[in-house]
Amino acid sequence: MREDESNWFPRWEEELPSPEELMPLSQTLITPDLALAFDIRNPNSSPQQPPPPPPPCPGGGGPIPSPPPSQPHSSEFDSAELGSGNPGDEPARTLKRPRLVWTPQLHKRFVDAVAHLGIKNAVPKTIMQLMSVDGLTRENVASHLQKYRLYLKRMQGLSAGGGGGGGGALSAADAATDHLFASAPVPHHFLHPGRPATDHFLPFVPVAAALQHHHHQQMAAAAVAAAQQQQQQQQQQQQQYHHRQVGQFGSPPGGQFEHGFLSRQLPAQPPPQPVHRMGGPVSAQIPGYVEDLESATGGGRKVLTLFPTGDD
DNA sequence: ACGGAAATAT
DNA sequence: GATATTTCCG
Repeated sequence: MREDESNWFPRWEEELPSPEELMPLSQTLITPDLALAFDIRNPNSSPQQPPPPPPPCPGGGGPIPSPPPSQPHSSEFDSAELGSGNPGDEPARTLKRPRLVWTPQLHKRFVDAVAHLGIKNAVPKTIMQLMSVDGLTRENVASHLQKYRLYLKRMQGLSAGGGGGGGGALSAADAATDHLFASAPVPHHFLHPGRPATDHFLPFVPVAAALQHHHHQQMAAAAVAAAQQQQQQQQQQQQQYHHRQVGQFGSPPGGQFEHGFLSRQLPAQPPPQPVHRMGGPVSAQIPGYVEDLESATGGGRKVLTLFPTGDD
C-alpha cells in the first residue's frame, strides 16, 4: 500500500479541493492595472463609487506596475489618452511587472500546492493553477520552485550528510539561512524521495494572510485568506522585508482609501471575475471573506525556538 | 509549449 | 547580498 500512486490521482479531486477548504484559500493578487483595465474593483465595496477618474501618476516617479502577459485589448498603439485624460494607464507591453513579493503566506500556499500535487507533479503550471492566485504567472512559480527545490536539496544534504546529528540539525540551519522557506513547513515527504506520501493531504490551513507595508509610497501586497477553523500561527516572525511589493489595489475607489494595505474580498455574491486565462480543473475560485490582519506578528513577534510541528 | 537551470536585474 | 525576473537550453 505504499506504491499506489495511481490510486490517488483519480481521487485527488475529491480529497483536496473541498469547496469549503478551498474557499479560504483563494488569494487575489490582482494587479491594480489589471483590475482597472477590467473595470473591476472590490466587490465588497458598495457600488456607490462609479468608475472614478483614474489618477494620473502618483508622484512622478512611480512606475506603474504591470499588466499580465495577456493582452486582450485591441490596439497596441496608444496614441490618444483615454477620456479622462489617462496618460499611461493602458498597459503597454513595455511595462514590466513589479517584483512579486513572496510573503510567507503566499509561499505557504505554494508549498501546500506542491505538497498536494506531489513532487513529481509539482510543475510550475500545475502549481500555478492550483494556487489560483491572480496575477501569478508560470514564470513566478517556476522561479520560486527552482529556489524551493534548491532549498529542499540543501536540507536533504544537510540531514543526510550531516551524519552525526540525526535529527535537529535542520531547524536551526534553515531558519538562519533561508528566511522565507523556513516560514513554511516543509512536508516531510519532500525530503525523502521514493515516498509518494499519498496519504492524507494536509487541509489547506487557512491562515490569515498578513500584509506587509512599507512606510513609504510603495505598493501593498495582497494576501488574503480566511480562518475558518483554527489557525495555527507558527510562521509569523519575519514579515518586515525591505522590498518593493506588488501593487494591489493601488487605485482607491474615488480617492478614498485607508492606508495602503489590504484588501477585502467579497463574502458572498461572486460577481465578475473574468480575469482568467486558463480553465483548469482546479479553477474553483471561490472568493472567501478576508480577514486582514496586518500585524499578526504583533503578538510575540519573536517566536524563537521551534514550534511543535505536531500539527499535521 | 512546458520544464529546468543559469544569468541578469533590482 | 538577497531575491525575483529574464533568458537559454533540454
